[in-house]
Amino acid sequence: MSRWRDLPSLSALRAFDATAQSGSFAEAGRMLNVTHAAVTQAVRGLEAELSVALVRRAGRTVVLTEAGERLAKALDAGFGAVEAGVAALREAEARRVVRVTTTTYIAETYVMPRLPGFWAKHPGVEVALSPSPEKIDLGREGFDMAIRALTDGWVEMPDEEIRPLCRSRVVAVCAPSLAASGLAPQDMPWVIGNANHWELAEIAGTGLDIARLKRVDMGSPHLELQACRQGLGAGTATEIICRDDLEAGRLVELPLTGLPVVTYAVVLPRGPRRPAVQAFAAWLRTIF
Amino acid sequence: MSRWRDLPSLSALRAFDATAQSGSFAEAGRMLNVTHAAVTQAVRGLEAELSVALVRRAGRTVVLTEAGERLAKALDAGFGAVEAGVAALREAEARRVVRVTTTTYIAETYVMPRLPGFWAKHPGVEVALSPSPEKIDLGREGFDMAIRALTDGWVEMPDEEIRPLCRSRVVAVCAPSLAASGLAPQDMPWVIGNANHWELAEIAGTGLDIARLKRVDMGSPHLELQACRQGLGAGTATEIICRDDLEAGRLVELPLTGLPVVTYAVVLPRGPRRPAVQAFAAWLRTIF
DNA sequence: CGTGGAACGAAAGTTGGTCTTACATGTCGC
DNA sequence: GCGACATGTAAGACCAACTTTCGTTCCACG
Repeated sequence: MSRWRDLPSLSALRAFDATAQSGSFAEAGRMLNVTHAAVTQAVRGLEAELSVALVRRAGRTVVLTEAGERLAKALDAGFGAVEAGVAALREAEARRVVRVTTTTYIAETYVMPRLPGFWAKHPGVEVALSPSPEKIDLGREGFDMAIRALTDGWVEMPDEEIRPLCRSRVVAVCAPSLAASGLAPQDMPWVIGNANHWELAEIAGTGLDIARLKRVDMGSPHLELQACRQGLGAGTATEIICRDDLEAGRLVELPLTGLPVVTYAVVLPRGPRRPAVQAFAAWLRTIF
Repeated sequence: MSRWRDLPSLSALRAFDATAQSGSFAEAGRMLNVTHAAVTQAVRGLEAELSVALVRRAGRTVVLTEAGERLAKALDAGFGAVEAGVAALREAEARRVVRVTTTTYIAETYVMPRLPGFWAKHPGVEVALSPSPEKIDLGREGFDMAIRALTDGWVEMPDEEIRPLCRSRVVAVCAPSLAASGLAPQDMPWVIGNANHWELAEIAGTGLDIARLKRVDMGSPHLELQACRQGLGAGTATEIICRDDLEAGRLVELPLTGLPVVTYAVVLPRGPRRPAVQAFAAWLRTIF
């Protein structure tokens, strides 16, 4: 109820502490980035408030009185603890990993391969990419950011900031060999996880009959694209993910319409952001 | 060289500490005698400076994050030490005795007998009267004040404040019986310490021949006056000291001229003053 | 001895951090 | 649904803290 009730001004205490440490008003001023006059005023005020002489001014030099000596000791310990606490916090925050959650395949197929480029610029910053269920409370779960593929019509939550990275069409692709086989898309095998309702919904939008589709479940997004390249079946992906494969002729696009366009975006919880988080988010923009 | 170099604003840390203790911005504001808005702003600023979320705002309540918890712990210890140090100092100062030095007889013969009156008003304040050599550095020796008899022409030192109490003539006195003996002052025995150059100088001012004086050395001022009363010899004193004796007829004044007039004064070191010192100095004015 | 450098002292002026004010929003208990 | 009580935000006010300026003292050095 009253810890602060009758405590002298903290800045005055700080000025005295600096004076005690340096043994000089001028030097204390330098430590605190203020003028000597500011320090003398503060110490004077402190002495007045406590009704005790804390320093003895002997000409050009300043020495602590016995009372000042005792107070200085207590302040040194106290402020030292405060300083240590803040320093420890800063230290811990600086070396904490950047935790990124993602609900799409973009991380594994696009971000991860480029991570070395980030580490080259920011050595020492640990980044943890972790796949997570779609809807997640970033702050609550301790994540620093999310990379999400937003379909049109998304709305920003009040406690989240969304920074769009790029827009990319969802395309259906398959190996050139499979395309050359003459099979219609409806008759091709499709590399799609059984549990992936989102991707199934995408394909349904093209008019294909999902129920009649022959599906191949690879278990992992990264393997899926690999499977497509090897001709095991057709699949969907965003253009940006398979751009290289398309250009290199490892994959070709199937002429399906009705596939959506998604916006890749980084989602950051509102509030203070660590430099490492800021850096990673900024770097993400550069690679898209 | 750099303890304070990169420390957040102390008032922000204080605001956060209060918030952590009370678990509420509003309550913290009450503790610090500020509005809740001031606290929220301070905590927000602190979070921004440290780039760390310290509290989680969940509707109407506020809970600390893990980082906040750790910082709060450190701050609690740190500020606690500061607070304890200040409190200890205040405590020690409050119960420290008031040390008064005096170079004259006034203390023993006038102040001491009236001390009970001071203690009646200010119980618990210890007062130490101590006789000391004439010139003394109050601050250096740890005295709170001096009671001195100043001869005219005194000048105030730069680091001392002089508060005149009263002016009093120096008078030569003796017992009525001695006065009735018919002896001239020059032929009377004089109760004067051999080492007391000041008093000897006083008498020399009256034209008496000190060298031819028959002197009685009692060793203590208090005994000297007593010796005069008992007729052992004549002596000098200020009027205020022997007023009662003169009125009661225990002493009579010798018709000597050329004796000085002194100003009793309390001398206080400049700078902060404890309440007890202030009180004693104020009380001194009331008894003169 | 005087001259320059470096420290403290005092007073007046200025500024920016801190606080208040005012209003909006959100949550809980009834 | 309403009142009580919490937090959020913005804009302006205020005052403590700081700078500036000038003076003084002390010491080192040629």
